[in-house]
Amino acid sequence: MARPRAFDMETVLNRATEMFWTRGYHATSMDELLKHMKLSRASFYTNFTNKETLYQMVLERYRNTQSGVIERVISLGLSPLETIKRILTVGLQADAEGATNRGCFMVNSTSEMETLNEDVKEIIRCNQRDMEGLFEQLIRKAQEKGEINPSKNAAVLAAYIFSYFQGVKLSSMTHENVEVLQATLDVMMGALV
Amino acid sequence: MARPRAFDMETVLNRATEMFWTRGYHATSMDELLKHMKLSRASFYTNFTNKETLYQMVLERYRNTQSGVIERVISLGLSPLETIKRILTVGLQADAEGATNRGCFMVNSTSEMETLNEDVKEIIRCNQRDMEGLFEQLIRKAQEKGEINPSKNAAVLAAYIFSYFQGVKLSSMTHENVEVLQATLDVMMGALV
DNA sequence: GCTATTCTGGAATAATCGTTCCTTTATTTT
DNA sequence: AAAATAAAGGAACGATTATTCCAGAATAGC
Repeated sequence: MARPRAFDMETVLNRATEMFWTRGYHATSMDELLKHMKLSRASFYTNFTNKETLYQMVLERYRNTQSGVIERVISLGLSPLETIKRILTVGLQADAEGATNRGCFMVNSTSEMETLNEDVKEIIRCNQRDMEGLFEQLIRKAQEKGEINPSKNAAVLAAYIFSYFQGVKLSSMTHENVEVLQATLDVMMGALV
Repeated sequence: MARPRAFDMETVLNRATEMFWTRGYHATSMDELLKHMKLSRASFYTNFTNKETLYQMVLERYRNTQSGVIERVISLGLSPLETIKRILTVGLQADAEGATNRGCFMVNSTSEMETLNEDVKEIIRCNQRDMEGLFEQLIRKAQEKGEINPSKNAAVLAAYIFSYFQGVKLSSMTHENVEVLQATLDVMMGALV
């Protein structure tokens, strides 16, 4: 009936992600975006509405990818405490590979949050709630199993883990020595037991 | 001889800081900036060269303020470990007061780093080096005093503290419960001993 | 072949960007 | 009063912003 879409949606969304990830929303112009996505202006607007919608779409997609990675770690059937550590380990590796020093897309979005629309803010808040909720749940299980002292406040520990997690991801942008950063993970875990 | 400057430099720089702090560099337009600084276009350009230079000036100034606060904490003569804790405590309080949810100016700048000029990047890298250096020094002293296990790697602990520090400051942007965040500080300190 | 859809490429829009410049008024010191 | 500087306000700059629109070529199924 009609000419099919020539570009691969996944490829194009990945390229858009790279762009927003490294340069943020406001510093990314449509010209740069189109050039990097290898898309004509017309194709872009018919397929993605506008810049704002694309950003939202791409951030949500990043979040889903991360969730998938976490789900897979959980399915490994490790102990609660080991699961926490593994999540952080792969989370750190994921952002390290690929382009250098771009940090974490979600972290960068958070610091740009005030200037983004309400839908994007909701994605970010939702991510924070979910991550802390997951950590809290894992901590409770670990406490039942005796891996973590049951007298400790699970919600506080969860907030602690999440804060640290965001922090290392930010540090990875400036830090030259990656081994040191990975070593901090063990230090962090030491505070849990 | 001549008409003296009417605006107060400190006041105006504080207003500029607020602006860049909450909205970042790229999302802050000159119109908004001038309106918020309560300065005419002409006065602005004769006094501050341009937007880029002002940002640089204001970030450097923020850093100096922070350094001053730290110096004052150090001069209290607390033990090395207590000094570390106090630095983090006041650092957390400093960003909490004033406008809400704006996080930390330096942290926000870091995530926007890739799109800023080399001079600004240098300020950020310098801040990281200095902060980690300070923490490392305090840790070594604490190890000599027996407050911290001497077998632990001081550089790794320093990177750990700094990562956590950046992380909580970021968390403060999304987190509704401030008490929980402050409680994470004790958890973090637990990993040092 | 016909129709429908998507492609590329570029023109054109209106708005906004940072910056420069000019004019007028105000306030200081000599 | 004269000289010097700074203020405010606004016009104007060219560049760039996001977005819309149009023309023509390409490719699918009927």
